[in-house]
Amino acid sequence: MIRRVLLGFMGLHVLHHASKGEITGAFMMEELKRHGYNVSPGTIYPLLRRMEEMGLLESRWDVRKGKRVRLYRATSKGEELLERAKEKVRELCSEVLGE
Amino acid sequence: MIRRVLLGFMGLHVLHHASKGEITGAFMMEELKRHGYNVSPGTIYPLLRRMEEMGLLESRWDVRKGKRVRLYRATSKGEELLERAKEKVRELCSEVLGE
DNA sequence: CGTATCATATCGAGCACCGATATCGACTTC
DNA sequence: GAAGTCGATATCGGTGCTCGATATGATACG
Repeated sequence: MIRRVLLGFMGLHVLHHASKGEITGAFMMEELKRHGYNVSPGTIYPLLRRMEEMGLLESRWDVRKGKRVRLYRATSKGEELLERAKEKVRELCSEVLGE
Repeated sequence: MIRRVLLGFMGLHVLHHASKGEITGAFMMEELKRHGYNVSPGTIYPLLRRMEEMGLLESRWDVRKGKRVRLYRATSKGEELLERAKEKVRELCSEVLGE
């Protein structure tokens, strides 16, 4: 039940970080674990690729600490979506939290 | 993408309203439409029953405006979950919105 | 080389969502 | 009181997402 909330937020979380700098799949898994959730690789990697296909992210290969990593960054389309989504989140939050 | 956020919130939204008074499936569909989303009956009704099975909601039959309706109300377990979920939402929101 | 390591990718199973359709009960009309 | 209408609720097959285990692939090290 609570988990579904997180899964819903996941894409926004990705966009948020990807709009501030380049991110990797492993980083996002770490980041989500910080919030107390285990998101499996089978969830995060397909998500990133879907988001790239949607034109929300763009990626390039790099090597870091001897490992080949794919770095994702938000596209302008992704940032626009993030803004619209934030608006929606504020609305939903104020409904459930505020009042 | 944005839709998934709403779907994640849906359960909380239900709990929120169901903790303030009795709700029906039709009411929740209306309520979600207010936020600009169409959630189909095939989504909301199974959700309500799952939540009842989980012990988050309890229901009774009634008749309103000549129609037989099932009225749901949050259980104490449901309200506890709502509180914990709100905490989580605040955390996720401040991460994505604030900063 | 050969191997260890770790990020990324894939796979089968299970479950949630969709929207179209069915069911079901209460009111209305005759 | 039987038939018809209306709207809320329930169900169903198809599709897509998530899981976690496993595979792939590139790099560094000995």
